[in-house]
Amino acid sequence: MGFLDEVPRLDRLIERLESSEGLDDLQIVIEELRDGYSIDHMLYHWVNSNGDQYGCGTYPLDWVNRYVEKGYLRVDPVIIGCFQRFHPVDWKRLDWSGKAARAFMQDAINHGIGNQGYSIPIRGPNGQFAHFTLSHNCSDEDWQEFTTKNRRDLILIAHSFNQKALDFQPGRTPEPSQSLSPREIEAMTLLAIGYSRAQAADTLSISEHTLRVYVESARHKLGALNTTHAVARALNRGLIVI
Amino acid sequence: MGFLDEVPRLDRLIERLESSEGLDDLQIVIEELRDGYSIDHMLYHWVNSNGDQYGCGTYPLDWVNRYVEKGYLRVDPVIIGCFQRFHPVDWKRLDWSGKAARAFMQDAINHGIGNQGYSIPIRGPNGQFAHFTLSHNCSDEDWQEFTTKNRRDLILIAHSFNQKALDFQPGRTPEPSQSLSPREIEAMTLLAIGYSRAQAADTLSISEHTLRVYVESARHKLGALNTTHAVARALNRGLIVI
DNA sequence: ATCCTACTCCCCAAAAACTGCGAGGGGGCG
DNA sequence: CGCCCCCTCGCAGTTTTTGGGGAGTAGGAT
Repeated sequence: MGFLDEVPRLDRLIERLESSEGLDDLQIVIEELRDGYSIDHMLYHWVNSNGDQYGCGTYPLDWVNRYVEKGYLRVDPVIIGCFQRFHPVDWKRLDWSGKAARAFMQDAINHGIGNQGYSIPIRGPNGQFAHFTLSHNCSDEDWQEFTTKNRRDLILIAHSFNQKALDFQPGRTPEPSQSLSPREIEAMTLLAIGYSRAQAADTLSISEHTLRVYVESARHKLGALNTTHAVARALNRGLIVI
Repeated sequence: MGFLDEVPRLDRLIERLESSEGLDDLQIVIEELRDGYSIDHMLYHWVNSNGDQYGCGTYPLDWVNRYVEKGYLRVDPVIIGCFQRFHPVDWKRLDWSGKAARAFMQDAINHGIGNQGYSIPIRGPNGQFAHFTLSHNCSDEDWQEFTTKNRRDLILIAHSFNQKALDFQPGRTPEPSQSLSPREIEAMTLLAIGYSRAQAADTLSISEHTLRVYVESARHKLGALNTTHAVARALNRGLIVI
């Protein structure tokens, strides 16, 4: 039975997923999911804000190692594309125009990754990001049919999988950082959108000295080395939004 | 037939949702969804980065107006809670301890919002955020049963609804920006993690002058007013990750 | 083959940010 | 009531960043 005919029962898959009891178990689950859909590969890949990664899936081990060693995280169009997208995306719709991207794809195919792929971005607070990816070797038409048919189920599986993975790795959700006071938030937000200290102070109708106090205070709370760093951290932690 | 017995067919709901053809249509769809589940209220609520809001749902109009006027966005535990959470959440698990939060809840109930609620956070790139919320008036046990039974379907509906809402409001998704060169990315990343220009230049083993060229170049590409702004934009657009 | 982009280096003066200090009023919470 | 946090304002000297300029090499794209 080919991967186009196979339509596993969603509730059974989800039940199996939700009954998993640890990270090792998730590895088994994802292999079962892969087999259930009769495709080549399935992957859950978490990317931490600082570039740390956690993954589990059916990609060949040497490819995973190569990926990490080569720093492909910064090249991989799947990561880049998913990161700035809302919705699941077929790999064909990603940007493969760069030289590095094409070299990466060739390298991936050489390591047994399929020519087709479908990736579902998953997000959490503070820019936390993961993606759930399927890969296979087949024609464009077949892949189109497969993804169209299974899209909904896959979205649900992706989110359930992410939930489970998070449950088992509580450390990945950073402790909520010290929050900023309303004035500090306003000050940092204005700086983040390009205002100089003088402009920001003017906008808030306070003296520049006062504004500086806020920025300093925020900087200390955030453990930042300078204003730019503080703004970056505040953005990263979702304390301010621009 | 009560809301506990009613289990609408998911595929029909999604089909109806995906066949919608505009924002007005979505309003009708969400009313149909609400009726389909036989609950009091259903709401899709988008919160823009700058505090702008877009919503559609079955909340009473005077409550919606009051919500906007009173600036409840900054008080609403549903917003605050969903914003820092990964997964769907029952309103009972939110933090209602603050004085403002309790006053808000009382006000909401007075305006016909149910005592029970379930909210699904939805996220996009750049901290974009929405939530899909159900509300009803019933006992804790009944609500527990309802949410447990329909959780999966609701997650899928929430994401599909968000996708549709985005399709109809293309302005909400910012156009992808010009990408940065590798050196520019390195430079901006180092600045974003707190390095001074001198330190960053040293780290990259280039002169500070050269580093400045990168930063300037990145700033121009990003249309940023200064370095801090450029770093903020680069982070926001996912061009750099810290 | 040619053009364009990325990468590297240099100068200089003005503007802005950083560091660290001190000080008082208001509000919430135990 | 006292404590702590938030908001507001001030001074001053040092360091850093920020505006533009120009100029050469190398490699990829058309």
